[in-house]
Amino acid sequence: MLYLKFDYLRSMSGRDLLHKHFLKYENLTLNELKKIDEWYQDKSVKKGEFLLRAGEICRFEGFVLSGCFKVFTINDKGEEKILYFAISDWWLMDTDSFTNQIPSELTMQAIQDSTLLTITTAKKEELYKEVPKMERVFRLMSQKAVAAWQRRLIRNHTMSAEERYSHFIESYPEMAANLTNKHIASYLGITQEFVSVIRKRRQEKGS
Amino acid sequence: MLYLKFDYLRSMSGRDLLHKHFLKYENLTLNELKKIDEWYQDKSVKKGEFLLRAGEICRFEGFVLSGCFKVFTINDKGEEKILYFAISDWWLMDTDSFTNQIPSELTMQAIQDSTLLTITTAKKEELYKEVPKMERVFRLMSQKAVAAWQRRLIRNHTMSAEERYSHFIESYPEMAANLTNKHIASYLGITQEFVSVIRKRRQEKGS
DNA sequence: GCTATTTCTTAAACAAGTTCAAGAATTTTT
DNA sequence: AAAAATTCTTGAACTTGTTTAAGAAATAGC
Repeated sequence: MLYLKFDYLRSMSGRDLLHKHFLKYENLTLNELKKIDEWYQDKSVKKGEFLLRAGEICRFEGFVLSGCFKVFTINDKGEEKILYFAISDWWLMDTDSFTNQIPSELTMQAIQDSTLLTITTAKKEELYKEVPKMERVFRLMSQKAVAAWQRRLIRNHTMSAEERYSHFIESYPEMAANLTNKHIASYLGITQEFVSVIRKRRQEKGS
Repeated sequence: MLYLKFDYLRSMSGRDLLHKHFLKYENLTLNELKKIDEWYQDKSVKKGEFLLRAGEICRFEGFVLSGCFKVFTINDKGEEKILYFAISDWWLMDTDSFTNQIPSELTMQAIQDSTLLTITTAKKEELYKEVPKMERVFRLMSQKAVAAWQRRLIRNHTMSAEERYSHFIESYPEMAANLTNKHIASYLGITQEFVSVIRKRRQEKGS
């Protein structure tokens, strides 16, 4: 009984997070939010589990509630290049693969025990039909994402590795806190060894 | 009279290009397309003219019909970093500044005499209201753009400057044909001098 | 059509970041 | 709690791309 109540509460707070997220973009009625809830499904995954592997077709879109995922590409040598990390309140999706049902170039893996809400391609289409406002919500979300990717590219072209490292851990402290240097290196597009050098330099400066 | 007819034809083909562009994303009726046309305005600019300067609020969205634009940031030393080029059938927009009416970080300048269709922020909102399908059109467009920016970032992290140069001129030959080395260098995030070195290397290989 | 300006090329010295290697520290597995 | 695996650090040699400079080629302005 206690377990049930606890589980219920935890589940609710996940939905609340999703509602709050959507309400940033558009005024949705309680009724619409309730309808939206029905399309999303709870899921929990263990550290190390894959949500999607390159080559598969992405049949879901995920909204992270807790934990952390890495989204990356793998080259011929088996090396990972991390595109982004997804923690609470972030989306996990390969838009291209999900929207057009084509094989994904991306791999998604939990790097901590995690929980998320998911929706399938088919249900997402139904959602747009049932709650047309969601077209607008996701349009605004995507447009914001475009701007963010553009800024990241500019940072890559204008900042040194050390500046990018500092920018990352200052902009996303809670994300950085749980990541290994190897992960951060891969995300920044530099080597693990050079991250070590950067960290040492920063320590010397700081003291 | 001849002039008028010619101008009329040129104008029509611009609208046709816009229609074709939208129809890639959603089935729009002739009626809807006709309505859409009314919101867009023709504009032509001379080489060197600015459509937007960093710090200004972006009050328009542009669809390029002919010519070429560069979209870039300027750092404290006055150096340009080109984010992208826009030729025929490409969009010119600072989504963040346009959607949220905040000062832009980007500058947009014609690098050839160009023509385009433009729409203001207010009219764009009316357009969404009058033709709700356009929410979907721009959602799909933005999602596609996100995937493209992600791929560009990955290329920057995985390819050498020479590979990126080759990829660019092979992927966008008509764009590259009219660009200076300086422009391409800025777009790729390398120096003009190194582009010269790359070109020489490629010539030697090729012969 | 000539001048001024910008762009392009080349080379040498330099800086930023990589690679390779090996030992220390941490985390994971059993 | 020990063993195994992964991650982190450090340093030396190396590669990729930058900076500076100066002359050649191409463009733009008048």
